Formats: sequence, C-alpha cells, structure tokens
Amino acid sequence: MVLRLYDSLDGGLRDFEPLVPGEVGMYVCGPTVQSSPHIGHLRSALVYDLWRRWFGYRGYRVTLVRNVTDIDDKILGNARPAPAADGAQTAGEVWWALAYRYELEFTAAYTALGVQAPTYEPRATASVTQMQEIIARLIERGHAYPAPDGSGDVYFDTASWPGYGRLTRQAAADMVAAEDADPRGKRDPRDFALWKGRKDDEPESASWPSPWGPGRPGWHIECSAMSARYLGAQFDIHGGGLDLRFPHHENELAQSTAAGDAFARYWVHNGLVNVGGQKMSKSLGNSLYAADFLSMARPVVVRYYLAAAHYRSVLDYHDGALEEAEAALDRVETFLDRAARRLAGTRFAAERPGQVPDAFAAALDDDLSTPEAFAVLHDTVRAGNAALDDEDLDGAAERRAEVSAMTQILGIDPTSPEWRSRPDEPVRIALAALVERRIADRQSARAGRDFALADAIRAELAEAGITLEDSPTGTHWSIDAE
RNA sequence: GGUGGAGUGGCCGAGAGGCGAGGCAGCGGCCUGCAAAGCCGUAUACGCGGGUUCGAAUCCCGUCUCCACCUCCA
Repeated sequence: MVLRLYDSLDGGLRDFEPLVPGEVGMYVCGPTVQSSPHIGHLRSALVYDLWRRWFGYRGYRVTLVRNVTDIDDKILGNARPAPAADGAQTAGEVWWALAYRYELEFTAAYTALGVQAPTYEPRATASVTQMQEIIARLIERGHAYPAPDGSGDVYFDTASWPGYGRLTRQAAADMVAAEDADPRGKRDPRDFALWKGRKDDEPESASWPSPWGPGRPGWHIECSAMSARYLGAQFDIHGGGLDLRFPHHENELAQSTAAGDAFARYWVHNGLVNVGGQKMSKSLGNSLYAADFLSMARPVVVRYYLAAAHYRSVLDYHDGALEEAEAALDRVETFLDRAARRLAGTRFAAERPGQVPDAFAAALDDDLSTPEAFAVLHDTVRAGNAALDDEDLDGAAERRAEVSAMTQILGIDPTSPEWRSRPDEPVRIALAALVERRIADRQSARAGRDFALADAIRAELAEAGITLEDSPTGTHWSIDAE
C-alpha cells in the first residue's frame, strides 16, 4: 500500500516517494516564541507528530526538524528596549530571556499533549552563518540586492524570480501590497527582507556582523537555512500552518530555489483552529491558550479532540467539544479495562503484540485520514465488547490487541504511563480496602434481597466519587474521571 | 480585485456516482433486583435552482452564504 499525501504545491493527492528509500526528512515551521502557545500551536505540533508516528509505523526512519524562531520583530517589540545611551538599563525583560521563557512554555505544552520531541529543534539564532551564506549566494546570482538607502537591509528581488507566486498560485501582478508596508529601500513592494540592518533602538545583543553591515536575519530566510542545514538542500516534506503559506512559505520556496537548492518535495499544511466560528485573535479576545485548554480536560482527551478531525480541515472549537471527546475516549478506555479484567487469569491474559486492522492502516495511508481511523477504532471497540458479551475470549483478546495498537499509534493509549497521574500507592491500597468492604456489605444485602440497603451503599460511594458496576464476575469499582 | 477552501441528520464530523463512516445526544429492545457498562435496533442528512445519468451528497451549469490568505499569525 502506498502512502498518499496532499501536496499544497501540486494541489492534489500524491503518492509519497522518499528521496532516500526508507527515510523521511521533514521540516516543520515551529513557533515564533513571542507569546504563550495557544490551541492552534498545539494542533499544528500534533499533526506532524501523527505524521511522524505513521511514517514510523510504515517502516520509515523519520528525521523531524521543527525550528524555534527566537529572533524576530515581535520578540524585540515585546521585550524591553535597548539600554539608553548613558548605559542605564530600562525596565522589562531582555529579548532573549523572553524568547526562552516562551520556548519553555511551548515545550511544556507539547510534552503535556504527548507530542514526541522532534529529532532536532534548532533555534534560528544558531544558524545565522548559514542564513548569510544563502543571502550571499542570492546576491551573487542576481536574486537579491542590498538596499541602496544605507539601511543595511538586503531584499529578495521578486521580479527576478519567475517562479514567485507558484506555491499559492498567485500572479505577482495580482498581489496587493499591504497598506502599512514600509517601502524602505525596496525596488518593489513585493520584495521581502533577507537581512535587516540594525536600527539604533535595537539592542546590540540582537545584532550579528555581516558583509552588509550589522543586523539580523529576516524571518523567511531562517527556515531556508535551517532546513538545508539539517535535512539537506533537498528534502522530503515541508510542513506548517495554512496561514504560513503566504508569504512565509512562498518566500522560503523562492529564496531557496533561487539560491540553487532543490528544497522540499512535498508541502503539507495543517488547517487552523477557530474558536466559536471565528479566527482567534487578540482583538476579539477569543484566544484559547494551551495552558488553559489543557486544564479543561485530561491531556489525553485534548489530544483525542485535536486528532479526531482531519488535519487539513478547519477545526472549530465550541463549548462541549471536550465533553464529547471525553465520552468517546471513555468507550475505548472502558473496553480496554473490561477486557483486561475479563481476560486476567485466562490464557489470553498476556497482551498480544497488536496489528492494526487493514482499514485503519488504509485510512492513515490516505493523507492521514484520522477521522476514518477513529471510526475503525470504534468499530473494533464495539466488536471487542460484543466478543466479551459472547464470552469469545480469543476474539476479545484479538480486538484488545488491535485497539492497543491503534491507540498507541494515535498517541491516545489510555493505559500508557504518560497519561497516568502518579498514583499514591499507599492511599490507593487503603481506599481499596475500604471500598471493597462496602462492596462486600452491599453484596450480602443483595443476597438477602435488601435492595434498599444495597442501593444506599451504592449511592454513598457515588457521593464519594466512586462508581460501581455489577457484572456476572463480580462488582467493579472505579474512581470517577478527575 | 486575486488565490484557496467550506456549506452533510438535534450537535460534532467523514465520505465523494449505486451498500446511510464514526462519535455525542435521543428513542425502542436485550441484559440487570434496579442501575451502570455493554450489545441489538432506530434517521426519508447532504445550502438553493436547474441539468447529465438507469442511478447524484458525489459530475456539469447557475446561484446564495461563510471562512482563510494576499509581507512578517501554527
């Protein structure tokens, strides 16, 4: 079976053929660490985590590079201004401290969501030499020019590159220049900065020496440099949020190819997250930050929610969505739990190494169709429950193995230690002793047909947050999901 | 103005010419002392108007509405 993915450059589904057999090189635009991560950042990271896991399951060795943009106008803008001429320090946080603080927030959010660390996570500030090398090549080839205004800026000459606009299928003539664009030394308003000469109010620490004067890199060149540095001049997949298609990815593509690099062979873009039908924005005040979102439900539920929609669709968050995800995931958990209890002590007790059902694999092979994959997961859960009802233990064990395999790939295996809040063993043991005693009391009440007492005990435990379930093999108790 | 995308049952959300994905909620049933969990059943769904076809949510034409991007937002 061939893996297919939707290539934004091509505008259609394409069979994936790796550059090097058995390997996948994937570059994903990470965040600019200028403010706290929001739900959209979570989704983006999760999407590429899922791609990576699936490629891995399909036998590829995946090199995933996700950068951190740690130097940028907004970072400088959000940090304190440069020291005054007399050397007096101004109040506030220095830009690199601010960038690092937010980087740590991103890392914490990704970890909480079960996003595996990429193979490497380069910071833009560590590849300035590589950026300058590309800029020099562009100037040499006649596709970039230092601004004649003495600003120290270097611009990409869009008019010199016929392929400009290819990724977003736009004709240069149709592009509308932003009203607030600062023309500075540009030949054409569409030209974009490769290098930004240092301005007087910018801190010395945010400036690097260059052949064009001290300054710092433009945003787009960062990704061109880092992808080539870690994955090579040509690599398999370039990913990022749909909002980055233009100008960021268009510019990356133009500058890398104009510099002579073959660049990405496939472009993958994830859909954005809206809140209440609208794009998140600071002015609307509807931004949903990662930390808040992750506290609204168990992280594995958040992951389920974000992974259940197709990665290219717009995901519109609305109230109640996490409750639905919770209910859906509970079905899976309940089955695994139920199967484990029923199979314990039988010859099917040991977990078998699971194979995912063919339909599940086919779904993910088809442009990572997680919605269909989740449908297969639920079908399998139902079949497993039915097997348990029929006392078909072999079938139940088989379904359990499949469910485990699927949830592991999706990163939502409820039994995985990463989702377990550390149980306080002594407390658990003590609680178990007390609860089981009440259950025994209830059993004798039931045996004596004193259902009023039995129900009272059940209600008493429910009050304490403990749910009882009777089954032919005994009464099972569980603590309600926290 | 340009480019790309979307409108599916009470809700979420797939699919893309012919068997009504899946989840949540609802209803009926089985099971249960009663529950819970589970299982089985249950929907005249595809923005609107035409057309092509034996057959259209899926193709074509028209039309309405919404969203994203168009120089630095994942």
